[in-house]
Amino acid sequence: MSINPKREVFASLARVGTALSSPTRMEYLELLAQAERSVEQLATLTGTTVANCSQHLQKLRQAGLVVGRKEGLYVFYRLAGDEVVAMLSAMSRVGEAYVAEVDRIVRLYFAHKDELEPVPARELLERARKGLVTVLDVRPPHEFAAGHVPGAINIPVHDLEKRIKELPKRREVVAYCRGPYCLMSFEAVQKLRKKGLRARRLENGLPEWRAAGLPVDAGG
Amino acid sequence: MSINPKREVFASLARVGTALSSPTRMEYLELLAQAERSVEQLATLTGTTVANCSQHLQKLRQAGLVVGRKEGLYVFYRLAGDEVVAMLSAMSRVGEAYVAEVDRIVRLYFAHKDELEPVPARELLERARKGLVTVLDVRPPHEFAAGHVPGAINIPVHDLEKRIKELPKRREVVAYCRGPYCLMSFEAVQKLRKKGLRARRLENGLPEWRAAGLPVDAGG
DNA sequence: TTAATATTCAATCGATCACTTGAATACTAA
DNA sequence: TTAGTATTCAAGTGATCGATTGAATATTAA
Repeated sequence: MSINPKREVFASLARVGTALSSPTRMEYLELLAQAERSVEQLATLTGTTVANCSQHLQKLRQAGLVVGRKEGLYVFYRLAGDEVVAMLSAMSRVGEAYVAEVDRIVRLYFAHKDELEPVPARELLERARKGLVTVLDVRPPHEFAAGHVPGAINIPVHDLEKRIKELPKRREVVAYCRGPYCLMSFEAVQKLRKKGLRARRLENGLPEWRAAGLPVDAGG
Repeated sequence: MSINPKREVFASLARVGTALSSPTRMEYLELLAQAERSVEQLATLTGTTVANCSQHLQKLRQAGLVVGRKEGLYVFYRLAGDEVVAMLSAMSRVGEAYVAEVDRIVRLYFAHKDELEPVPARELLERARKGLVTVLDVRPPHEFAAGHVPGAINIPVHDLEKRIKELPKRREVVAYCRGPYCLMSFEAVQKLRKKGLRARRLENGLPEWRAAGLPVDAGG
């Protein structure tokens, strides 16, 4: 059949690469890493047409990165597994290390990344178990319900000001969101500090937390 | 300047994805992970024309995955860093887990992967330090010289039969090559066993060994 | 300076890609 | 069955990609 199995494997892996070669699809993957979504939901969230979204999803499916589940009229897509999150993280590390453009944007818009003293995942787990911090999930409720850090409180970042009383005043707050390129936890920390609370960011979002094998609760 | 930094980052990461969307470039990356190479060397090793090879290399360079070093008439390219190897490993894990085609090929041609009882890297490091195994690098001498497992013996797989006497008879041999999709160490183990030696494979190649932070010797 | 060599550039062609548009399919509820 | 909705399919367009070819550039040696 084949003379060179290595090249066959590379051909298949190149299809995975092709799936990762579109900014739109990267955004889909970030969203699907939070929770499963129907085609229309994804299209609405990203501002694309349904037909175009469907086509992108099929490319991702053919590459093995997402799987679909049909339920009645709807088809719900989700990431194939945590390995996909790990792969995206590895791509991010390459980008931040070697792509000048990525470094530039991160320095410009995520400058607070270091200033805000991000909390490593395992450190947060320990301190949360000891009751030393309040864990705050600032994503939309649907994504919170699909999986969140055990014990976390869900207040979407846009509701934060009016619902800030729900947070204990003295304990430090650690906020997290969708991932390293999601601005919601940055905004949240700024708002919390402005109100006089001690607040920091989790170093990454929930998908990376889950991919690291840390505990995740669902529902709520 | 920009309204959505996330999309800008994804746009840059998509360029990395584009660089990974060609089987030819995947092969270049595997070779450059072993040792730096000139354009012509790479072209010869992969059977492409020099002009085509040069164009591919520039795509890889624009994506930040490789860097070039000019020396006289030659330009030597190499991987930008170990993060690139980690990223390729993450892609391989996704492929093996979720792409049926990859799984099929691996089962078909690398079926011995489990039968040959691959040795984990850290286990090899320990056993080599205790002098319990002979470490055998079956790659071409140029790649061996650019970096190898400390204490390894270099016998290219094609010379193995006639140089087999160079190996201690009683000690188990652990062979390694370029990486998980390189057949050389599989061949080597088969040849060694046919000659009555105890032989196994290292689970991965030298690039993964180096990326894991394990010690590497050069020269020789 | 001249000749030789390694690499890159530029122009070209066929194939694929992203996106749009409009129709077809699959499923649900009345 | 019929109407309504979510998704997919199919065709078309402009853009990009991979590879080829031939010329241009940069460096070295005579």
